[in-house]
Parts: sequence; structure tokens; C-alpha cells
Amino acid sequence: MADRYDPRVIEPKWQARWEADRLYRAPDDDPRPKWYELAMFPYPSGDLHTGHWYHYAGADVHPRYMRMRGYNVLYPMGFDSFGLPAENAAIQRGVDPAAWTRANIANMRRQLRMMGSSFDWEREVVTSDPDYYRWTQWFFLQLHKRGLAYRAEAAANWCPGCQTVLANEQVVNGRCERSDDVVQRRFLTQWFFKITAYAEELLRYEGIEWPERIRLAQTNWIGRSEGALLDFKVDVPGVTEPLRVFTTRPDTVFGATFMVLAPEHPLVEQVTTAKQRGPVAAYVDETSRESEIERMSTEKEKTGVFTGAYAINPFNGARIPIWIADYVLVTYATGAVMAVPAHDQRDFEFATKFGLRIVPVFDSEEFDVTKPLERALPHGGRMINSGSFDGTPEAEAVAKVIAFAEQRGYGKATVNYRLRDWLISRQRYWGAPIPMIHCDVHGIVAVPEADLPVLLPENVTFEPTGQSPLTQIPEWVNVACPVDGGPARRETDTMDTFMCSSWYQMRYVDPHNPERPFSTELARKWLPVDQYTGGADHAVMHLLYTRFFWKAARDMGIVEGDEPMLRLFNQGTLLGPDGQKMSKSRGNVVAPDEQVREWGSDAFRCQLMFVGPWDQGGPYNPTGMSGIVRWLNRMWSVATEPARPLEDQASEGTRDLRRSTHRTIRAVTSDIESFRFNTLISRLMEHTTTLQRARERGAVDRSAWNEAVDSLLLMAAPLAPHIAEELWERRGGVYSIHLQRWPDFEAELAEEEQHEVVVQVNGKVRDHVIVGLGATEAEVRAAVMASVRVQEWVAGRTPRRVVYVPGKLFNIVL
RNA sequence: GCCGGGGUGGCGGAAUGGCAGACGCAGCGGACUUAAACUCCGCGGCCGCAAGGCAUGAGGGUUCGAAUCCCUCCCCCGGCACCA
Repeated sequence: MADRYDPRVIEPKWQARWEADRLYRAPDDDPRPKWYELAMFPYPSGDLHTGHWYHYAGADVHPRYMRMRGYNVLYPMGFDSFGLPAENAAIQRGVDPAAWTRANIANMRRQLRMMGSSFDWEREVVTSDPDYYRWTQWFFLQLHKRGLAYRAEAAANWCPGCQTVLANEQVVNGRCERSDDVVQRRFLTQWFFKITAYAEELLRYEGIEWPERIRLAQTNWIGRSEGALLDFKVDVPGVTEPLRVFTTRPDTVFGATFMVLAPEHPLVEQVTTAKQRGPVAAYVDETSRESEIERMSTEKEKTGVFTGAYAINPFNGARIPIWIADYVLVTYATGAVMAVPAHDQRDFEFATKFGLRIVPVFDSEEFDVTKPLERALPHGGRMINSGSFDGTPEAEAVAKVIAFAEQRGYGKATVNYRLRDWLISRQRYWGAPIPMIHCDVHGIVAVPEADLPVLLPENVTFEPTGQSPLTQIPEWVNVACPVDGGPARRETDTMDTFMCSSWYQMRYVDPHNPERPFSTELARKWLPVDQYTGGADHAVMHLLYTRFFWKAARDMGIVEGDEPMLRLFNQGTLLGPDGQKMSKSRGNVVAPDEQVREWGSDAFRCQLMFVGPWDQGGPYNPTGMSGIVRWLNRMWSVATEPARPLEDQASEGTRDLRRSTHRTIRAVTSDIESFRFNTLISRLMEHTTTLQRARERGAVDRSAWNEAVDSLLLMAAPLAPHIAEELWERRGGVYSIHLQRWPDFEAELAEEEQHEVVVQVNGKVRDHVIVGLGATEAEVRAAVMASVRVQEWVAGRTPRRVVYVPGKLFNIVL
């Protein structure tokens, strides 16, 4: 029986047994309270890398704990399997994206099973399966029906490498998030989702416990700003349309000395004078060729061109020039600004460069505003140069100016958001087809729900044309119009893969339903997700989209509650042994399959969790593995070796062992609930050492020993499930350890029998005294004063005061 | 520039107002062994013979007491960034 710990034997054995017994299945009809734990599903790149292990090793701990806490735990897994890599493989190597994806999924499923994670595989979803994407298409139709999906010609982010458009969220520093190509701007007619309709609600995070950094990232991304829309008359014959600007500082309107339009602004064409037509056209052309990176560079000196036209400030009738400049973005607010150089640094730089007037409209304590300014003053004291408003303090100015403008009909208070609508069209093959049909007679017609799914055709050819392969398949494109059966054409764009992952947590509750995306009853039973885990890199993409989808689904009446995931935990990034990001080019990649072959899944999981706090990530050093392996062997040893005579019931050793057991349970329970897995393991190591020592001494009570060993195995089970199960069985425990109750601790047994009080003189540690549990301050004081070392330091002086922290510390201040 | 996270032994880290360095790696010494591996025991911040002093990125402050709270600054990582 006491053979050696060999993970290569026990791990496959238990994995097979658990699967045969459907141990981790979450039954729908179960009276226990539910717990829905979800780990972000992977893209099936083909190989489970160490980053995946780091995520899923940690993610598996808490659902296992909740199961032992008596919950009916739903912990599913699946694959986010649409997307570019499959198509790139097809283009580069001529493989079929579907076959490539299937093979990758098969391999990653094998690797995930090798971890021994407690997934309920019977609920697996694969987003590129027609059974799944049929309902992604269904969601598109529901959003369309509710006016949340629309088509618009808009400047799109075009990735020349991927030959497709990107959502704003997928553009990182002007480059494609995936291929790193410099993003260009292109005007295309695209499908959008009206996520901005939920902007205000998305800023509220009521009832959810999400990390502050994620909430802040979303809040910044949504970018709410309060201000006013103001209408300026355009002093050009024939132009009646006002020039509308958004400003957060309507109180500076008297200081507006010029206007700036984005080069793409529709008014540019109408207002430009004959004389300025040449330079304006040249500037517009120049900016249209700039990449996002060039245009967005903040280091760049301001550029711009005068249109020759003027606008009239409605507040004071001033006639001010209209310029165009690329620092004004057509996509934000109205695409036009009133420039107040005295109080806005960008406008100041522009005015300085082009010799435009600078008029301060707030006085300042820092500067003499009658002299030329050296920089813009964003804040001031009271209004000046502002007609009847002069003397108004800054705090009251905005409201007063808006009220004035509203009364006269040329302005109103408004809220503007930085968030843009979600561009979901992709000119790609490997995605869910957008279920719409273009008919010359009836326009854009939705595919009837009964006709879903719109199947993705197979055996397509890939040419680097910039056109989706779908456009090259006439028998797929040409279709009967759903209204009258006349000739029509399918939409050939497919959907952004973030749509697939925006609702997958809903499908897991009823993954095989052929009639509906999921039944309302099961949604009510399982949703929302109680605990979600995944990387923080999805802060403004997946995690924002899925909240939007949920709110839309709530408004459709198919889910209840306002938020899809109640608690979120972001694990950090695991780095290579050199502290650098793991990458093949750096040669610092740790291959999980090799680690498992050499050390076993349990050891690898524990080592990953032991390197540091899970939310911080950090360097992974395989040399540290020996410490974990030593610990697992020590655990094996105390749990399998027959104990020597263990009969002394009242011994100090017995009391120490009991105390260690109950203290460890208390600490580990707290650690597991707050995802502090590194300190959890260190506490289990300490408890194991205590057991070893107790065994060597021999004089401990049998029941205390059994309680200590059983607790150790139960607490190790969520982190090292195989060895815990094996040892549990060898000790005659009831199968399975993973269905046993989590141990409880008794507070009295966890307490020390004596306190060691730290003795300080003037805040410096000079001695320690041992006192009984119930010792009064007077007793402690007596013990302290009896100390020879204390007497030496006090040297006969009278303490000015003493500070006593009961049971902990006694400080004598001289 | 703005926002967030961080800076502690040779290394990963622990301690969130009360003994700085738990736990582990690496290292050193010892036991066992013919020897090695395994295992076990012990030692490991710096200066100092010692008493003691000094140490948590730097400097200042609050406090009987600060890695922890406050102020000023430096460095590293991540996000956002001409958003009117």
C-alpha cells in the first residue's frame, strides 16, 4: 500500500473514473442551491499554453470548493471557435477552416481533460457549430427588430493585413489588435449595434463586485461628459444650417475667437470660399491619407487651414473665422468646436501658430490677464469680457450661460459619450453569416427566423482579393426575397466573433435546446453567472459587450436582472522564467504538456498557484517545482504510512495537532474565498510539517491524527484533485472526496492556550513574555516588569505611559 | 499628460498600524550512505568580536509604534490619450 506517489498512474485513472461517473455534472433538477461559476472559454488555437493553464488551474479551485460547500455547481467549458486564425491557416496552408478548427478543439479538449478540471463537458458549446451560431443569428434578428442593429456608411478602421474592418475596441495604438498592422480609414457601409443606447446604464455597476480597474476602464471608455450644444450662425449666403458645436465649457463662449471643423465635416464643402478652395481641398486630401497613428499623435504640431468663411457668435454677435484642422475628430460629438484659446491648451497652440486672437473671459489669481498669456488657463475666478455675465463666479457660470442660451433657442444642455456604436460587420468567411437579404424591390429584409441558421457554405476557395470568399459563391449569394420570392442577394458580411462570446453563458444553461437559444425556466434557474474569471485584457471588449447583450436580452424579456456576471476576478499575466512575456521568439516558453509528463497535473497546478497572488501574475520558474513535489510527497507519506503508537489523548502534542488543524481550516477557508491560492498552499505545507513532527513524536491521539490528515486532504482537494482522491480512497474514505463536506473549524480549538506578548521599550522590541489566555493587564504588566532585560532598558526610570494591546504587545514609553 | 497596479533578502513572495522577511526556490553546514541521489536536521538581510545599530525605491510627516496612513519625488508594468 505504501508505494510511492506516481502521478502518471493515478491522474489518468481518476480522470477516467470521474468522467465515467459524471462526477461534475450539474443536474437541472437538483434541490441544492445553485452556483454558476464560469471561466472565459478559449479560442481553439490548437495548443493549450501555460497562460491557459494559469487561468484554468486557478479557475477550477473555487467551483470545487463550492461543490464541497453543498452547492449544485454549474462549471461549463466550450470553445470560441470563429475568427481569423482559422481563415489565415486556410489562406496560408490551404486547409479547410472547419476541419482545422475541429482538430484544434480535439487537441485542446484532450489537454484540458489532462488538467483534471471539474468541467461539466456535457454542456460544451462550440460557437462555430450551426446549432450554436443559429442562435447568434437569432440574437442579431432580435436586436434588429428592436432597432438596435442598423447599417451606416461610416469611416471604418480597415486592417490591410486582415483585409477587414475592426471595431474601435480592436484598434490598439492605431494598430490592429490581432495582426499589429497600421490601421487605415475607409468608408464602407457596415452593420452597427447601438450600444450607445445603453451608455448611461453601462456606467452603473450596481449589484456587481468587479475589480475597480475594470470598472474604471469601462467608465473611461464610455467617456461621459456633460456640456452644451451651441448653435452658431454661418455668415455665408445660402447656408441656413447652423454650425453646431458641443462644449463642456459653455461658460467660456465669449472667448470663442474662431471655429474649427473636422476636415470631413459636411459643412466644409458649403462654406469654403472660392479663394480658399485649393488649400482646403489639399488639406482634406492630406488628412484622409493619414493613418490613425499619425493623426492621433499628440506630439504633432497643430495644422489647419482657414476656410475663408465666418460664423456669428450668438452671445455677442462677434464675427469669427471658421478653420478646419485634424485635431477635431468627425466621429466625436458634432465634429466641430468653438475654439477658446485663452482657456483650452489645444486651441491656444492653434491660435498661437496661426496668429488668431486670444481673449480671456475669466480673471485669474496666477496671471495678469491683461498681458499676453503664455498658456491656456483652464480655470479662473470670475467672468470678464462677457457682457452681462461679468462677475459671475466660475462655479455658477456654466448653468447660467446654458439657461440663457436655452431661453433664446440657440443652445441646450446635453451629455455626450466617447463610446461609439459597435461595428460588427466583417468581410470575412469564418464567422456567423449576418442573416439579412438585399432585395432591389424591398430593400434590406431579415431572414425569417424559421429559416435559421443561414449556413456557412463549405469548400470555399480563398483569394487575397479583399473580398470575402462568400461573395464568390453565386449559389449561396443569390437567394429568393423572403417577401415575394423575387431575386435577391444575401448579406456577405459575417459577424464579429465578440458576438458569439457575448451570450455564451446563456447557452450553457440549456446547450442542446433545438427550439430556442435557451429555455426561460433554465435561465431563471441558473443565471446570472455568480463568479466569472478571465483576463483583464477584455475590459473594454468582451466584458462591455456581454453587459450590453445582457441588458438587451433583459429588455427582450428572456433573462432577468441587470447584470450578467455578479462577481469577476481577473488573473494576472504569467511571465516566463526571465520575467518577460512568454513568446517563442524569446525562447522562454514553458510547455504545459511537458510539465505534466514530468511532474503531473497536480504538481503543475499547485506550482502555478504558488508563484504569487493570482491577480498579479508574475514570472514562472520551473525550478521551484521541486518544493511542490516535495510537499506532495510529504502529504503522501503522512496519509499512507501506518502511524506509530498514537494513544496519548491529553498530550501537548495532541493539543498542538488539533490547534494546527483548526487554524489551518480557518485560514484556508478565508484564502480560498478570496482567491489567495499562494498563501493557501503555504498554510497546507505548514500543516503537513506539523503532521510529520507529530508522527515522529508519536504521542498523539488517534482521532486528532485522523482529523488532521482528513482535513489536509479535503483542503488540498480543490488544488490537487487527483492525489487528494487517491489518498482519500487509500484511507478508506467514501468516494468521492470531491463530494465531501468542506471541513469546519472550531474557534476555541484554533486558539492558543497562551499568548506570547511582545515587549517594547520606546517602540523597540526588547523581550517577550508568555502569559495565560485570561491574563489581566495588571498580570501582564507584572510579568513584563519582572523581565531582567526590561529592567536593564528601563534603568529605573518611570514610564511616561504604557500601551497595552491585549494578548499581543506591551510598550513602555519613557 | 490622465487613470490604475506595483517597488520588501541571491530569487518568487509573506506581513494592510503591533516581533519585517511566513511558505518555497537556490546556497551553505550536518546526519544517513562505501559514495551519490532521496530523506531528515540546522544556518541564511546588512554592519559589528559582542552589546547593539541600520534596513521594506528616495526624502519628509503623523503615531507610543509605519512596509502598511499622509505629503513631495523617482523608477517599473498595464490601460487611455488632440474626446472639445
